[in-house]
Amino acid sequence: MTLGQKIRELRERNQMLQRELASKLEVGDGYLSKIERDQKIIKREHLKTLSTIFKCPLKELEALWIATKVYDIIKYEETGLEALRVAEEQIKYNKTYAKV
Amino acid sequence: MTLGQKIRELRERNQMLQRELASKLEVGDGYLSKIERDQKIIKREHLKTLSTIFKCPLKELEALWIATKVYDIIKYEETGLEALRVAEEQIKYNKTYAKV
DNA sequence: ATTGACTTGACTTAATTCGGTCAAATATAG
DNA sequence: CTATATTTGACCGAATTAAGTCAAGTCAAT
Repeated sequence: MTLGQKIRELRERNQMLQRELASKLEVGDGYLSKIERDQKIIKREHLKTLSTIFKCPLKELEALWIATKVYDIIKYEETGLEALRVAEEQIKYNKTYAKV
Repeated sequence: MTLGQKIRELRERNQMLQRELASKLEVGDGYLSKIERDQKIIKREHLKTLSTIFKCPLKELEALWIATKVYDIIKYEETGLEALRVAEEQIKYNKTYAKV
């Protein structure tokens, strides 16, 4: 599940048109279309609005938002999955020995 | 292990000064210092040079390079680890149903 | 206290990404 | 065929990041 898919799902479940949701977010509908197709990534602040409109936990949207950014980096990389594991190691290591 | 740590390790194992390695890479030594401390991220092409100089597999350096980029995104995120898992899911999904 | 190796902070310029818009093209439904 | 919804490509200015440099500062050993 990508962020775009999630947004589309939420919108459709609420029988809302792209035009309607776009106007609530104060963006053009062409832009929203791209967001739902993960061709563009939404501004982070918009997540709050989405969370309110659809009564969806903000944390969940944020995790998807970050994941999309990460995915954009590794999607064309052969060593993508390995890199993910290394990054995970790094974050775990740094949690343990966090420099205050 | 971060990319910076790796580079330092390789350099020291070869008893090379920052100044020497920097000149091989054709950058200033102040810059190399930052790279070894992961304050800056090296240009991707430099990895080839490093791989040649130190006889170190390019793939390994590349995985570290990508991991550092990913880590930069998630390091301050509460949901960082969860986001990694979501991204992993996305890449796996997309490998399976890859649109040619 | 001088040297040599390294670190740091402030700065710069060029390139890239962000956050969109708009009009034309394409489904889809009636 | 017409209307409505969505998608796409080209484009845009603003903001951010990349890729460094340089000089001053630190730190250890002599």
